[in-house]
Amino acid sequence: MHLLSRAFLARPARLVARDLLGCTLVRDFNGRRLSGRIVETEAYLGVKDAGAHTFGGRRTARVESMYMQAGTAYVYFTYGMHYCFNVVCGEIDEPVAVLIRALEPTEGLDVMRHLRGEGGSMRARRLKDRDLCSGPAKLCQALAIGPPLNRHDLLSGHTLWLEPGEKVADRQIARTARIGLSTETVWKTRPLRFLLWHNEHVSVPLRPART
DNA sequence: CTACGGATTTTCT
DNA sequence: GAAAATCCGTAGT
Repeated sequence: MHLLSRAFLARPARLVARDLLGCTLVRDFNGRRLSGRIVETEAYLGVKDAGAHTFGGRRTARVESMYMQAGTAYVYFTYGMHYCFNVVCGEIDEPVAVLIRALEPTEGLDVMRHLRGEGGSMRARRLKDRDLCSGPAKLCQALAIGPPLNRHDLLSGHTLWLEPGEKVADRQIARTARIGLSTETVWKTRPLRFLLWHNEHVSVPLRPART
């Protein structure tokens, strides 16, 4: 097992968000290895960022993990039913993080299908590979990421961790505004979302320019 | 394929 | 009491 380094993550969120593309997120789930290649991220720039939970230096119990050291997991609950997963970066007490928005699933797809609800009693869902991890809450469901993993150290090498991947060239990366923000400031439109061109596992596909 | 509305409950004001 | 870094099913083109 080769882990990412603390120094890699203890950098500005925008750089980490870009460089996490191509890396692998791995979950040990009851001895099964579930993993995926990171294909979409978003940077959240802390105190100054009106789109971030820590805007204005907000420091509540929920966001406490964002103030911890780089490599800490920040898992939060939203919309009454979903969890999202972030990699804390920057320095201690600097509440910046990268939201992992989509994975290209590579190992344990059968387990992911089960965790995503295929074959449940409600109805026979037939999930395509691209439906498993193509969104921040979907990948949390697929990798069984929930409250117990909030504040987990992603460099500990057990339960949930990050591994380096093949380098991704700049020309393979697209940038857009972040998804789902409600703020009506300049922070809503800044290009802090990073994703791979031509990848079918992203949460919101890139659209051809419209007239 | 796109567009829209409902689900559901923690968190913070 | 209102909002929320979302998802899913349904309806329409």
